[in-house]
Amino acid sequence: MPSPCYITTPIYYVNDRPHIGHCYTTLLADVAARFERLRRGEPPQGPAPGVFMLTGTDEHADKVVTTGAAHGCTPLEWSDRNAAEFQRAFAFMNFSQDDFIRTTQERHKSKVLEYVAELQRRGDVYLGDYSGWYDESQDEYLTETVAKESPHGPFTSPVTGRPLVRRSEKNYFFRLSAYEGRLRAHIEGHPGFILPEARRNEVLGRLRQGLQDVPISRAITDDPASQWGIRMPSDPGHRIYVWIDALFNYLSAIDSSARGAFWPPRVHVMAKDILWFHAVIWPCMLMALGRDLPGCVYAHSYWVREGKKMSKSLGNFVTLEVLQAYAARYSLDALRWYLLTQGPLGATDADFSHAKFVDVYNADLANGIGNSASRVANMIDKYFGGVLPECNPAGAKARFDARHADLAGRVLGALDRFDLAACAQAGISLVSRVDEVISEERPFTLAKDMPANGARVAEILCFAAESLRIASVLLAPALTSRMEQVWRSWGCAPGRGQTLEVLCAFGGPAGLRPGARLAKGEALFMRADPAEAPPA
RNA sequence: GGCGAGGUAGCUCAGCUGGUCUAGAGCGCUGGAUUCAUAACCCGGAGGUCGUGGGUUCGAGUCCCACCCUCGCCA
Repeated sequence: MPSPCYITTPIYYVNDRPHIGHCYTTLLADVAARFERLRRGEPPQGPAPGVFMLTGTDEHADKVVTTGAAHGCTPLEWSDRNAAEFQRAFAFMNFSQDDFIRTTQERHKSKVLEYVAELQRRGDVYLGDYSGWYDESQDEYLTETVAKESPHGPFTSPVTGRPLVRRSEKNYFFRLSAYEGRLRAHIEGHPGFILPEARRNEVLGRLRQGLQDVPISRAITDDPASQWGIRMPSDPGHRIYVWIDALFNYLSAIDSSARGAFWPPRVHVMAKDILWFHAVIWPCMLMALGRDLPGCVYAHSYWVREGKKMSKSLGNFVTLEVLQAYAARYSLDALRWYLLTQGPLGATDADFSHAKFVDVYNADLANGIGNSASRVANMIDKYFGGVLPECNPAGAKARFDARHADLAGRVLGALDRFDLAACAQAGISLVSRVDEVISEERPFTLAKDMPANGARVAEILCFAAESLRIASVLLAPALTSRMEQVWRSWGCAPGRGQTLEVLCAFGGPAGLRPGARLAKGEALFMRADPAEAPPA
């Protein structure tokens, strides 16, 4: 039995409006979680005893206070409202998270106090002086690089162009530097710890320059915004820096007797901008706490839109509303498919382009699984009254094995590398094989003389139907609702306890049986017109 | 400025330690075949001096050097 599998997304900044970035990252975690449930023979939607998927919101930023106030809300009211937006967006995307954690929840705050106190007890926290470039117009410190490369000239505010000031303050620091050697050894000894490889190289490169201790608190002032957050244990004049607070969500959410066995995470999924926190600071904090490290920190790249970087100034974000418009026209499954298979899973950015969306939709879904399921069901209906005929099982299986021996093993191998696009592609390659065999063997021609050819036609169609059943299993983590539609029409929904290996065994325990009724059902994905304008 | 990744068919990309690469896939384009199917599917074809210039080698997208260009990371 595989060990418990814990998969996380970042917790999202609650002031943001949900957009393609949040949805993509969470989709990756969702698809991985669904494959992991399949691997264990657990229900795909969760909750499942062996798989736990977590997402949530990060709510202790100063700007939550100011933006909330601007809307006449307390910070908590504002957070409630926006966290609900994320939950609605994720429900719309049909994500299967087992929990949604918010950093303002008591269960989180109390745990964070324990963790920080533990770091202090172990001697990894001390009071020191922080100094950096401060943007008075924005009330925030900037990093050296950001300060130097401001569009308005070196050491000016990137927003207002006003000169930055050098400022210092007392902060509590975490002894990050003490863990540099152990961290480097861990990264070097575990090639899969930071993925993709390009990202791993970046971290190793930066690590060569050495690690400095990091502040984990901010001073509290008269400004109400500075009072928002979790107080430093034993020092009410400080609050825990929001980044540190946020990272602890991965632990606080499952640090209980009921959930504790899920630690450590199988994978933390995120976009590349927050890799450093997850690949360096977080593991070192875990080492300091004596906790096991996550198996993998996976940092995907960015979506761009129609070849252009998405930015506030261009106002060209792929918003939730855009995603909903695509789902309304092409189906949510189609949207999930496009994001999953064409997204920036690797180290390079990916383009959200309407033309490409339609291409991929037609190629994989309408002309692929949709058409293939339709032609196979139609022939079984026409030649066998909609009932799967008896046939020589070895003959049917031979056509399958020609390309797809050990399919489940290969898919699980791809899953272990977090190559989710390859996992999804496995189902499509089965569909191609079905189309190829039908064209080569021409059951529709043979069927003109059923007395002579009936046995062969039966064999071909048994091969085709059983292959498509297996394809439907492999495609289900992405195409959640349409594959369930196939299962209803064909009466072949995976049963509890049937693992991916069993489900992918041709003619195995989960296989279609002679006599099974295979209804034609509704078309899965209607062909799309490439000339049609993008949805609003 | 420091470190790193990459430049391969119209597009998106595979090509790990040099020789089945006289260079591949998918999409697009094109010819054919076919009619079970959602004008779908199947087969074939055209398209690349593998960023540029040198070099190492019996042999180089694949190694070395220089140059050009793009991109990423710098708490």
